[in-house]
Amino acid sequence: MPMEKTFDAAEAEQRLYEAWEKAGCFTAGANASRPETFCIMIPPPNVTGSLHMGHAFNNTLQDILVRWHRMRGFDTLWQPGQDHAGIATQMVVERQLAKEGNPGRREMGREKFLEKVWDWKGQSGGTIVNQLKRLGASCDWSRNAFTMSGAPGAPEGEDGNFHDAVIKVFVDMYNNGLIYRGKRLVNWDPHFETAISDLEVENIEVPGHMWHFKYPLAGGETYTYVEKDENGTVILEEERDYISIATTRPETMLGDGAVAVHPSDERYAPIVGKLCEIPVGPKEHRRLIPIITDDYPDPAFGSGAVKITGAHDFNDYGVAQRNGIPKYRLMDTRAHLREDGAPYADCARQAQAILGGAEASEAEIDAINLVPDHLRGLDRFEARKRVIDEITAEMLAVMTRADDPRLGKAALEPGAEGADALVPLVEAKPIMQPFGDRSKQVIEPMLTDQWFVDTQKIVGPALDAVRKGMAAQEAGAFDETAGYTRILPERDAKTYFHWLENIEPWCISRQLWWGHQIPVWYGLDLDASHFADDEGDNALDDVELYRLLNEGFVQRGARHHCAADFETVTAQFQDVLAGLPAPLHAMRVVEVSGRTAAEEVLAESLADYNLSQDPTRLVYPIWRDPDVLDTWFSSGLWPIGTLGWPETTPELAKYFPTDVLITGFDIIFFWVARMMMMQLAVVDQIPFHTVYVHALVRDEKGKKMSKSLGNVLDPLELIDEYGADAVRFTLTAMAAMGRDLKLSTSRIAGYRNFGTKIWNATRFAEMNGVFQGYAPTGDIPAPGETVNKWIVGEVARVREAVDEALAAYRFNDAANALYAFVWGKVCDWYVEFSKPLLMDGTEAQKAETRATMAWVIDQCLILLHPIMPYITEELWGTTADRRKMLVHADWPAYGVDLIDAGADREMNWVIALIEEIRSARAQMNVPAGAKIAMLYTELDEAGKTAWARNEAMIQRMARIESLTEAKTLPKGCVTIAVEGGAFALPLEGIIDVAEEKARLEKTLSKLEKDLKGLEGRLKNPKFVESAPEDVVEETKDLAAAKTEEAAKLRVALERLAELA
RNA sequence: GGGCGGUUAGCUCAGCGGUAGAGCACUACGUUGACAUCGUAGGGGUCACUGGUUCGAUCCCAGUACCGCCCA
Repeated sequence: MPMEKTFDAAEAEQRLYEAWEKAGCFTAGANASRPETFCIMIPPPNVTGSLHMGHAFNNTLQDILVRWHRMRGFDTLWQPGQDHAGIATQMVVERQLAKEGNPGRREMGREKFLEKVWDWKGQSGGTIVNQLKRLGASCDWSRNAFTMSGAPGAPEGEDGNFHDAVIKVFVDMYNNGLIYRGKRLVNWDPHFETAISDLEVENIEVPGHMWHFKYPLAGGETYTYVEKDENGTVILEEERDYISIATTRPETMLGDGAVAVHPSDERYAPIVGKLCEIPVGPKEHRRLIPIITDDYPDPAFGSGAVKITGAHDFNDYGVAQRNGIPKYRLMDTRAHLREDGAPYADCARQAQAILGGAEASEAEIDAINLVPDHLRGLDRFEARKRVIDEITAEMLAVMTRADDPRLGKAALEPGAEGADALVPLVEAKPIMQPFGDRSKQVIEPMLTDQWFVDTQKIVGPALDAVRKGMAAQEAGAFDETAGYTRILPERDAKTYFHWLENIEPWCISRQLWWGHQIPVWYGLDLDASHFADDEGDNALDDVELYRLLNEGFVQRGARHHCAADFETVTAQFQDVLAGLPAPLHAMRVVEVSGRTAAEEVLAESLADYNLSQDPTRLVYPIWRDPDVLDTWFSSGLWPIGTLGWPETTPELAKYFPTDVLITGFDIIFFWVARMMMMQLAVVDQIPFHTVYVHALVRDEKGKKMSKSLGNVLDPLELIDEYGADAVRFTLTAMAAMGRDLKLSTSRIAGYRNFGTKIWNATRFAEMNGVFQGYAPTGDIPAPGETVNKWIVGEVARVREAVDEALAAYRFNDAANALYAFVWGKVCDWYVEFSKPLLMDGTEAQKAETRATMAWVIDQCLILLHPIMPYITEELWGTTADRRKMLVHADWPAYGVDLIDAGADREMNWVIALIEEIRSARAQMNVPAGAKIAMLYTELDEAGKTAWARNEAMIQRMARIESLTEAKTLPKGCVTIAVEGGAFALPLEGIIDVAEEKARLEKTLSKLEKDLKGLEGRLKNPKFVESAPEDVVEETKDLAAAKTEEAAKLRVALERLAELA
């Protein structure tokens, strides 16, 4: 039964993938035949996610490397898995609960909610896996990992020890002083009420406003404000009793701690060190703040003076830190203005006292609520309006003419009616605003207590490893086993260095429920060092107990201990308790839900003791930190965690450190750098020796694909339409290192056609008996026919090119080399050349050609398989009974020694001759079907041999009837000049003399132009002296060949002239 | 404002010291016993600009212009 005309991808893909999986083709170590291992860790997609173009690209490249190594016999593991995507997953589940009319997360409670999340994970966690399978990804799915596996509450089937690994690392790092708790500014998402990472913040330029306000100097003081232009000429001089401030966020004025100017700014020199008044809030409690100097303010921007709100702006935070300015928090977790704490009057007084030099702890400052009573509880944007209105009403806004262009759309036409009226200066200008990428809310920088990794302490080895790796790479001496890491392309190593050299502490706590809960427990502070029992008997009476409770436990903060489980942490608390006076030294540690509960339980316990005097009933309540760890903290452990660490599994021993990480440039900071730091900190080894960083897949116009733009290409739809192979080949062919790829469907269609091409070449072979009784031996054919010798050499050439390209991660070079070979060499020439042999040859010729063609097609399938796995596997199965599937076929190792130089030269001559004849015919409008005679006036020995051996092919492909020698050419000939030969097509009657003349002249003029350049070089003695010898030789040969060809054309032109 | 990158055929992009390439698109011809998801032939480029290094520059260096991306 003849083959179909095209490959039915939709029908075959699933069948083939199932066959691979069923045969265990992808399991770790499958097809291994040598000791070397090759391991790639998949960048874990979100468990909530679905396949987008970036995944398709990323995983195609990984699959190519994996399949290539597996076929070469490496002990190969492609480790798949997903991460739990804390915020995204929690959001999806909450939305779903709301949609189904269920109670919300908080009503439901943590445990119940997490059950729902696990349920949901069970239902849809497999989506991305199935999508990766459709792409053809040859991961070892039996090892599929998940960053939450083994967490408390994980259902059956979600075991595994990733959770243990994460917790162990936290505890170890904590014990080594690498993790600490602190109050720092973080990105706060008011919708999800959690800290989020920089990665989850999108800075978007939006139309915004900049308000200009006057901060009056304390006590009505005045100074002379002088403004000069760049030449030093005074352009403004006036007495002022205020300093002018510009802000895009007026509501944060309430928390200002200072006004800063640049030390070099002469305009404000007279008032530096003085106090000014924040122009908002009740008049009687206006807060005064100092005017300070700092390098941060840009004298050229706005007024040059910057208000400093340390608790709500990242730059201000730095200024406040440097200058000891208190950082007053204004908002609650929903970004509403605070309602807690003492009345405003008290708080303002406290703040003023601090300004006057009063000591205050971080916690005490945080307790101060500087929101005026009437603004408390307002949403931040509502509060902004109110603040603006109040300041404006008080005439403390900076004013300008109503036609000031800075007002933007609100400005009147210049000179229009009312243009000279004064209005508040509110500049309309684009501002960069941070948005939560999930919540789409404006992110609020917020001063909160969080857990941090002290990255400064672990960054060194991560920097060193890549510095060494890049140095080796540059020196061309890269060694995969040397324990260093290179980043390709080099540019991305710069990004890595830049980020790590300026690294900030890493905030790893998230105020979420879905994630690894931080293994830290808190207890009320029992430090009794300041406490003296009245009798000095080291035992407490009731009065002392009460005092200790009231003054100590409750007033003071909490203490915490870190351990992997409650038992261990209990022991740690008990060690501390043991130092307390009796009866407290033997309190039983119990777990409660939080601090409030702890205070209650402790009070109850003491009250109970009061009555019972039974010390065994005394309990000491502790509560666990409710926060979870940043998802990146767990995915930072991906390389060791997926291999079973902290257990010493055989996989860990075998595959770690892994080999290559393939990932997008957008997560170099967030993931690559962190994996480097974490692996080095935890197991003191690099996680991989090579990081290949690829760019973004954009739409065909170069726009980033986004749902809101509607320009998203869905890889699954593309696979449906064109087949996975076409999508994969397209992505591969466009994967030039470090460049974005702009994807268009016409390109994919083009590569789908490529698949059809190889399909039909195979179909031709099959129809001509090439595979009849074909029993592949793996032996390289040693044919006698020139054309067969030639194609064997071409196969060897492309094999080297492909291996070289893949070894250098030049995926596009590999794809393009294969495309050019399969289509341009095999289909365009070899198949055509083979026709006379297969159809009219001797039995020996037929047999030899069949054997060669079978081998050639096998090689095409093998070499193409890593890029186009499906169609190649299908053809492999169609054409013969094989010992192994193609996915496990042996990758060839033959080299260019298979090239027969003579055959190569001869076939290139034949091809050139055919092309010349075809070109001449087409230009002379000879009907394509017409068979014509050909003459030659000269033909060297090589040419004669070549003609003799390939006559049938040339005649067939160039539609030539005969070849005869001619001493003189008849009138009306078309001339064809090739190396060592001058041919002519006698076309009297058909030929247009003028056209032939034009054709020859055009060719000749191009030749002459080339010759001029070549000869110019050769005549230059410095060229001959300084250029490499082979370049000079090459130039000479080329010049000679061109001279010869030009001579032939001139003869032809003379002949034409006689004719005319 | 700082950093990184780009500017090569109509489009999308390779190349990178020594004859300017590919795919797609375009034009003409073609049912040649694998393929019209095809074949054959063809048109199309002062390799952004200005200097420099070199025997030789699209390629290396410096500057200019424009366009991206990241970070402020």
